[in-house]
Amino acid sequence: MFKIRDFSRFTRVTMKMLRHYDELGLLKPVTIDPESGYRYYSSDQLPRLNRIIALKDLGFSLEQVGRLLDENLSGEEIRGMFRMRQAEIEENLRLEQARLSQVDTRLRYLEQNPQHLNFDVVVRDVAPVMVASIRLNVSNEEQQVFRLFEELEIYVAAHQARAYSSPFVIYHDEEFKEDGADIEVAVPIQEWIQGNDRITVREVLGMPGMACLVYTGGYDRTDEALNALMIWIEANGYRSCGPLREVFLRFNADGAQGFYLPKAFLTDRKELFVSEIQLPVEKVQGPKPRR
Amino acid sequence: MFKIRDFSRFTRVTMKMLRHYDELGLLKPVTIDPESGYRYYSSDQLPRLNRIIALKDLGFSLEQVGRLLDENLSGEEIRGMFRMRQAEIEENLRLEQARLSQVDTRLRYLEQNPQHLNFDVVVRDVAPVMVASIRLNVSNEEQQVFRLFEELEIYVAAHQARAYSSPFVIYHDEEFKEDGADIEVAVPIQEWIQGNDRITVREVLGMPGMACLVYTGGYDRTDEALNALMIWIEANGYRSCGPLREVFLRFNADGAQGFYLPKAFLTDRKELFVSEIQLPVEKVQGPKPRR
DNA sequence: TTGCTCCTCACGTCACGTGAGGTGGC
DNA sequence: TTGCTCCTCACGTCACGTGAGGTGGC
Repeated sequence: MFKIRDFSRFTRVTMKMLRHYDELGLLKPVTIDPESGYRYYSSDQLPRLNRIIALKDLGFSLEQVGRLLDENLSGEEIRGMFRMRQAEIEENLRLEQARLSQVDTRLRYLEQNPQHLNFDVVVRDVAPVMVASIRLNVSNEEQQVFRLFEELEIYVAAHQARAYSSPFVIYHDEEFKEDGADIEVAVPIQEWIQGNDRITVREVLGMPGMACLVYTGGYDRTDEALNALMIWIEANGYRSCGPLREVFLRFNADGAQGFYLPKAFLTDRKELFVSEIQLPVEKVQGPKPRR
Repeated sequence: MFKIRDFSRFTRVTMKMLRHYDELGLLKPVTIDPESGYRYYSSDQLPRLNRIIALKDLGFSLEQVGRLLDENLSGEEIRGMFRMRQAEIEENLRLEQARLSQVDTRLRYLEQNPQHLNFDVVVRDVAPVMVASIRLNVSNEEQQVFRLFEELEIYVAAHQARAYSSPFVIYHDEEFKEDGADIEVAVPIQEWIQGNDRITVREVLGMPGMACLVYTGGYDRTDEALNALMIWIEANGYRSCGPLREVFLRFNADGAQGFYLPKAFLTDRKELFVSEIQLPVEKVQGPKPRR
């Protein structure tokens, strides 16, 4: 049996961690001296400790680790989880890389003088439109939005109801939340059709006075467009009064306005994409704020 | 000017984060209504907020972000930091990947029955030896140990003092610490030579009764060897009484016992490496603990 | 006996999230 | 006026790290 210091030294786990795992019930010492409270560990506990460290390293919380240990999984099952988890982690790494190169964009374009962004903002009325839509909370926006559009286009095509105008997204959140956005993905239709448990058919209200801004490029350019829109709103004495929409005007790799979204939507030549953000605005009452 | 909710919505930064950055002094609203305490933000603040988010996304703490903003770096400088940071992150990802594949090893070998590990432990006396050594705290063990060995071998070779026995590492830590190990990297020499401000020349004491265990493979096998050693110690009624040593018996890619470490030490054919861990032990007094 | 090892609180970390409870704004 | 927006505490999160202050072990 080992006192905590040696057990720590040989397993490369800090003493504090061992005490913490004891406290959580993850790894109880085989013996605790009732007089002194000293913890004694045995080499019999190495497999369990190794499992704990391995699962923790895979990114599970200690609570999850505890549950996994309780389920008494076979080594094969754990290694299956390991492989799943590894795939997840690799996916995250790819996203991370993408996010990082966005950081570069952000610095290059937004940092010094956003005035150079050459966006034209116009205020115009937007007509009401009948749509088939799905509204839900999404976390990984771009990917999920793509799948939802696909689902809607297939459904609408099956009913031969597609209207000849662009699909769009409504951002219903009134503020930004880290853990996912309340999004409605909408495809215009010509006439009323039956919805189902996922798909709602409804009329999206028209809006008098939407500030509209067309921009080119992929999803990562949306932030820039939004910044430009903010500058315009402030400079012209408006304020927002409703949810933001993002209209996908051109999104096929070949530059045609397609109604079915190929994979190319996500991967190929995003610089050809054309989108428009639309924000309901109203004039600020009273004197325009001084600058 | 924007109230906090709209500013949050358009910048994709939560309201709580904006309040937090205000509190830290990272991003003060341009105006705070003295009556209501309402925060008002301007689009003039977008460049600063974009910088904050970009730097945060690069992995800097908010305190560091604050300092970086105060230094009023040019966009070019920040992008230079960005590239450095990206290289760092990529390095971390590689380490992460390596660690992950170790997890698989850990599960495969250590999890169910460590008894199958076919290590032979012998207790023997280890003679004293004169060495040139460097002792310091290292965090990234494998990499740093390699460089230290290289430095020592070059120094010793310049003095033509190399003894014909294997280099080794002494782990002086009595417990494990996350943030770096107190390590002494030692190269045996034939006779006393002058040290310098980094390199100490000293005699490493001999040890009566060291439990020794030879194993093959790279650094990632050390944990396995240590586990096997723990099992042996417990089963045979010993206990440790001194710092652990790790002796590098064979570490060149060609299988020769070289005194200069090529890059191959780190990358090539680690399965050919042979090492020995040595731990001073003593018999436990009194009755052997029952199992 | 002395110092050494181990113990148990208790608080700190970091960047916010999550209510509670309250007031100004339109 | 009513509800709505925003406010300020204050505590929680997660996996420990870091002392403070104290006792058993050899």
